[in-house]
Amino acid sequence: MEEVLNSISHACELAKKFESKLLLPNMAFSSSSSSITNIQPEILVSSIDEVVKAFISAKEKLLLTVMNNNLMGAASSSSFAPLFMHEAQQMGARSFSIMMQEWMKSSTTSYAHTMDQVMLQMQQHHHQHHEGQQGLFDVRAALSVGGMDPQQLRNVEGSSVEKSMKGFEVEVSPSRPRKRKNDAEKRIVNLPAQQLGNTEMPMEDGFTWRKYGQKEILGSKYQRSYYRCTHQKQYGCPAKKQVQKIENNPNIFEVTYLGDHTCHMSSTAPSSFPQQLHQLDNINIMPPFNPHQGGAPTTSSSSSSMWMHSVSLTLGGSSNRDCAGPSTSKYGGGDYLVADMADVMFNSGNSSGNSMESLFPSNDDDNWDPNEKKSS
DNA sequence: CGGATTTGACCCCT
DNA sequence: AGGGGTCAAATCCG
Repeated sequence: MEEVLNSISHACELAKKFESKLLLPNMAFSSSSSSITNIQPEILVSSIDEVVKAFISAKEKLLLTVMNNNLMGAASSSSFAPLFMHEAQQMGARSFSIMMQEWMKSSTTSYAHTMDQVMLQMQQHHHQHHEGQQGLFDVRAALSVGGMDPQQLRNVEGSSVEKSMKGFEVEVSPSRPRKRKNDAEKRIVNLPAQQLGNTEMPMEDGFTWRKYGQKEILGSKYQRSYYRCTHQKQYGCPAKKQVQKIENNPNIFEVTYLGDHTCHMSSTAPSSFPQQLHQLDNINIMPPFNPHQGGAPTTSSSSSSMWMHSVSLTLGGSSNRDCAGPSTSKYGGGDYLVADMADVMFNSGNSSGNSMESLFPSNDDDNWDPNEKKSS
């Protein structure tokens, strides 16, 4: 963590230095005038570059630290996910893939859980925001975009990654919103079973649920379980879900979500990770670092600088909180900051086509632009 | 002891 | 009538 702080303050120092040179007459930028218009643009550019790089590096170290401290191992620790999603959104699929690789290389413990969290949230996002579209979530395509060999990936961590990947290759059923009596809209998602612990449950989705029923379903081998949001009582949150094993693949669950979570709207709602990151002036170095998991990563922060393409000073940017947060439930707390990354990673309506092509239309350049989405 | 789960009964809709 | 969804008392569990 100390290394992170040093990097941040180093970047700030550079920025200050830059500012002072801009403001002071007769300094490095121009020998004749203090007017900014007279400053040689190339010098300006390289100075800005220097500052930007310093911030990028600091941010990268910060994220790596969070990622390693906060996510590894602990099945309930999903508080990194929103931050990760935010970054993924800014990076684009290619950089996302590269980042995953860098992280896998640098990490000695299991990364499967991260994959699960991120992928799951993306899949959910797809359902929330692209209702009715059919799509296939192809993790392998996304990862191999950045040069990672999918076969290799499968073998690295053994079956858990493989399992979760298989789960995400399941086709997303096009949901047909049927108006029910309470007008709740249905979203159906196929999820793989949990890798750790209870495999009779689908993997966590970051929400906390309370089971309120279970039923035999006619013509189905498996029972259906009924869950409602844990905070239904406290905050009147109407979200529900139904979970049922799929007939021909008991490792996959069909999860039907009904109603949206409203518990995060309450001012007294359970809060968690990203709220501190709304604005720069709120930065108060991070909440949930896990002191039990060692210090900052000792890894190749310089070699991985390729994956941080953006310096976004508006960290966070959303105050979304879900019905997660501190909870006694066995579901981990977690935030759900959706990313438009899913847009890139879903190719609509074509389950057999080459998803690489739709991910990255063959351009010679890298095709990333951190601001592209925001400005459109 | 309080919150979560289990499970048979009950309700509602088709 | 019967299937699916929910209730709520009993039970479990940390």
